[in-house]
Amino acid sequence: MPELPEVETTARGLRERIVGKRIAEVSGIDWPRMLPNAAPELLAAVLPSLTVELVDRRGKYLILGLSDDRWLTIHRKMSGNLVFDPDGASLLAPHTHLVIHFEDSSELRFVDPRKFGRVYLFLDREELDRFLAQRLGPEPLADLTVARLRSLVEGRRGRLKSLLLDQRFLAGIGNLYADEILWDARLHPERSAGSLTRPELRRLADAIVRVLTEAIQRRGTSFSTYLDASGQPGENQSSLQVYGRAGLPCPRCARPIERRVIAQRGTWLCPHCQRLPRPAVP
DNA sequence: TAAATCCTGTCA
DNA sequence: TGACAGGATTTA
Repeated sequence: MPELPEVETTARGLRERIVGKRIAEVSGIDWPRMLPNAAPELLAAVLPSLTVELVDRRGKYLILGLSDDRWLTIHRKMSGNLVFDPDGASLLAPHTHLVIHFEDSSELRFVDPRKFGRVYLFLDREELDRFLAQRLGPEPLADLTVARLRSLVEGRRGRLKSLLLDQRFLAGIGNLYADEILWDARLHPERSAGSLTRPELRRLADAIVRVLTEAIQRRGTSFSTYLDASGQPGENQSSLQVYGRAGLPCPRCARPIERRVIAQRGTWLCPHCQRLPRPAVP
């Protein structure tokens, strides 16, 4: 569920709340599959007494940098939320699978109904970097120029929608923002990536940066379940142009938005604004 | 390139 | 009751 803007919003919220805090203990681990690279006992043994030194984001991964070069990395997948409780006094939400207790009795809780979310422990920075480098392409909000985008697209086959969803192409874009970006760029999701002209690449680069930046400014999209670190929903849902809006008028041309399945994902588009070019006749 | 898989909740 | 969900990996 959370994509780059939601993870970024959470990282910012957590940064101001937990940096400098010392971990007292961890509890509530009731779903060991959540921890693909560390046994629950290892987490419980390693984390206490460590201090949170930084909170960061890479793609859709949230990164907690701890003292002693320990790293905790969380991917929320479809339904995970990280909730900070300033005094650890509120009731545990249903589907809480991990609680990190700080020494001042505040808590960071991982709540994830669908249990797709994953928490990784890395024992040094190199291990973390190797893990991320294996899975993620560049950050879309770090100097995405047309030239850069063209070199990324070069040699990639496949359709724009699946390319945008590929985390090794660009890190952090998911189904909702892929549709918003393609609408903004006036590009059809089934357009083959290699066929983009220079002006089209320009539009795509601009759309990627604009859509993600504005979504961050609105603190993310709460389409159904996303909440930020303080339990607040985002505000971007009222700014969606196509996602989830089948039958409603396209904000650009007023013709109805369509829903289709493309790349095995629900896909919303304006078939008028986002036309496929006519195939060349040989 | 597509389908199956991991899960639970919600909505039509 | 069944379809669907903001993800990503594994398998065919």
